[in-house]
Amino acid sequence: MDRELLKGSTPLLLLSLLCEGPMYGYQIIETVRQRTGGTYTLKEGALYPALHKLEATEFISSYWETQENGRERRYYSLLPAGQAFLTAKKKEWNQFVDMVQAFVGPRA
Amino acid sequence: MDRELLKGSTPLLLLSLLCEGPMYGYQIIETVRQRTGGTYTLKEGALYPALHKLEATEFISSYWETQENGRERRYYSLLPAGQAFLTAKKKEWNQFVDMVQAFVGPRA
DNA sequence: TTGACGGCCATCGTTTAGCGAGGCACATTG
DNA sequence: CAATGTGCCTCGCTAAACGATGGCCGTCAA
Repeated sequence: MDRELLKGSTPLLLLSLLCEGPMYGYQIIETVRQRTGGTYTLKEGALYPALHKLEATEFISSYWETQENGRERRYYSLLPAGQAFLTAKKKEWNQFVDMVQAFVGPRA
Repeated sequence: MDRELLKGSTPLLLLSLLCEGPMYGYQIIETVRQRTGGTYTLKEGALYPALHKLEATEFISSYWETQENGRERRYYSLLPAGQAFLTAKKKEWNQFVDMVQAFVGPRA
């Protein structure tokens, strides 16, 4: 998968995932990897900065949770503003796809 | 339209357009602007470098053509290698869309 | 005749996302 | 004890698109 194509889709992906419930970083990476059958492996260097940025803009929030074995995990959850932003992003995504499709032509 | 989303889609767009026949830079910009109803204005700073790169990799070729009024235009046309590349790019594009769609959910 | 406008090419510096590599810490397993 | 896996993170680099800018030339109105 071309890296350049992915650019800009990360926030949409993250917001969409968190819409299903709170998740922590490592879990997000694994989930994406598994759901795409290994096609797409979200990189840590892309994930964490994106997550922090989303948190800084108040679209998501985070909290630490201690597991039974004593280890910590940082969970992220969607905030109402993030929910709204996701809706807008989805719309934008659909427009974008339609736009490109108009030039590329319908799917084979 | 979010600029980040566009990243990486430019070569696909250009190749798709040139697949319909030779075009020159300014014409490409106008065509995109008109077909998208003004939603997307391809910028010169994105177009020309992209075109030159595509030419450097032998996916397209260019030739100057003189108009009746004596002015010159640089036309770009798709080469066989570019045709093949376009096919591959289209496939990749479809995979990408499917991937994102899988997380975002089906279209409203 | 001069000046504004539009067609047409192009480059340059900046921004920004993602990448790859690296680092740190702790748990489990062999 | 060592290796592997879980889990967080940052940093320097690459590369695409942006915005600004510049130049050239034709046309048409003032």
